[in-house]
Amino acid sequence: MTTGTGMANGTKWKKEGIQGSLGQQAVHGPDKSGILGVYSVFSPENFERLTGIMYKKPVEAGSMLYWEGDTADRLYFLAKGRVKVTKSSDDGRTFTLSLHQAGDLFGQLDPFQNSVHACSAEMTEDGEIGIIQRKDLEVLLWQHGDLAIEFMRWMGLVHRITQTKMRDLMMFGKPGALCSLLIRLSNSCGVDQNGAIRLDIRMNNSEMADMIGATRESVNRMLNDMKKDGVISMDGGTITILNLPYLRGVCRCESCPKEICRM
Amino acid sequence: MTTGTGMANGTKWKKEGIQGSLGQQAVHGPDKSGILGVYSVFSPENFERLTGIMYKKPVEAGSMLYWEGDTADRLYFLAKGRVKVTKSSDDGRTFTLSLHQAGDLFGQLDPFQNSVHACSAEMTEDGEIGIIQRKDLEVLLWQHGDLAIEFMRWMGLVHRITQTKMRDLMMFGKPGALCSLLIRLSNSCGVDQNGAIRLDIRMNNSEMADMIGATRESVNRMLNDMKKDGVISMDGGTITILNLPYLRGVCRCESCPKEICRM
DNA sequence: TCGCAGGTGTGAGAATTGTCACACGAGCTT
DNA sequence: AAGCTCGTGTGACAATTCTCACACCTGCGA
Repeated sequence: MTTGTGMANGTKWKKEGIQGSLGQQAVHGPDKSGILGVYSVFSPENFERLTGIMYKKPVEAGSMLYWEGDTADRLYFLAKGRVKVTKSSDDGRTFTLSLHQAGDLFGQLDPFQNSVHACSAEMTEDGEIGIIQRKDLEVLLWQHGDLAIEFMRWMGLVHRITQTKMRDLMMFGKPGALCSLLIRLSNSCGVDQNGAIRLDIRMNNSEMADMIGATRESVNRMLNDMKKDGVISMDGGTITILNLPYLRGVCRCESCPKEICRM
Repeated sequence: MTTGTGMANGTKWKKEGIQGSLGQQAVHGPDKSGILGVYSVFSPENFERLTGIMYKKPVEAGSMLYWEGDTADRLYFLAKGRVKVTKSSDDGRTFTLSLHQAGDLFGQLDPFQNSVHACSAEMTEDGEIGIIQRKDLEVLLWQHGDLAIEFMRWMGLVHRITQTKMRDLMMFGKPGALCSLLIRLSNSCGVDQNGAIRLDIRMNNSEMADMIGATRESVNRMLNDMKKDGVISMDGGTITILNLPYLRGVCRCESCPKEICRM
């Protein structure tokens, strides 16, 4: 539907996003705005360089950017829309590794010549992506030392997101994993609702289950328990967090930066 | 003991390691040797550049390279010895994120100015490390585009190791996690023993438990089951893998490259 | 040679989480 | 209105995994 030039939802990108980070140069501001992703790492100049080698493309909800087994020779910049990166096992179960949204850069880069993707990436909302060819990126990194450094920082950030996620998923049971998920979602797409935080994303119990390696039923029970205790509330598919400290307690939140604690 | 110039165990480093990868230039050879780590990613020239900015230092077993909360402004190259990277929770449990050995580069790099370590790193054997200051590294990356590219590849590799580990730990129960651990250990420090693979590392049940987020007792029972079934054998603290395909089956091994499937 | 520390081995029971089965309601189509 | 799909809600039970308790071994130092 709104694939082409429509900017109903992702307007922030071209305008506020880039200009918003003009003042802070390459490093995060403590609580700059809701915009994370690329803007918190790359300087405007280097982000311009990256956009310079992108092939832009509108993509519809439901289409796959890549499948497990496809050759991995590109990165993806998500200008608008949302993407789910999943790994599936032979017995039909799937595990959701990450959720990306406007402003995120993702993909797989490893040192192997004929590398193939270990995961699949699916658009979950209509949007627009920029494709960066690995070769083009390498030329750019070669030419611009400062970009190379920022790129390294970005990769470090991405790795740390994965590591902290692993901690949260492994160490405090399924309730801990679910609370971590809610906190991360609140950092990724939370909207302040006079004190409470409404998660600006729709997902059903199964989808949440796939993100924490649990079953739909378990997620359902845990969510209902938290509803009963006034920790969260739900109306029509979206969750609102009423008691963030409680969630933090369950997964022993260590108050890491928002750029790290996200999906 | 053998900290200084002694090379009893890590001799491969200076000589064979570097020269061994001379022919293949920056990319892995399918089954070159037991040497993974840095040599499978960096060209000899760039590895030389990295060693050029290292501060070498002998380190004794048991000493900590860094603690959670220390400022993270360095990388570590492990010339000799072994290192365990752990995350601990307030209730005293610890989770082992990775095990490093001679030839590995590790540490934490993220985009934040005053970044602190999320984990601790402990030497588990006497050895020697090279410390790389973040600033020095950035200068080097700035100057040498080809190094920057290889460095990016290295970071991509490290991230993928973490991601595949997460899959293995989450998707196939504790038995799957344990079998994955054994396979990874076999790739990291396995020695061929006419058909079987002896793991050239000593670790007790508790240590293995911390690597897969299980209890000592569970690990003990699982190992004994596998001993009974002839999948592994144990003598005096070291494990020998007799039936690798069985292990692969339990954790649905997808036969990813050895450089990825490691601790 | 005694006691102790550190590690392994194992049983019993509890807690956690998954599995299966089915009910219910909303929205949609025919 | 009937039938369908999709998602939620929930009970009963099973499987997995943890917890606690204790026995036993080995090596080591007093």
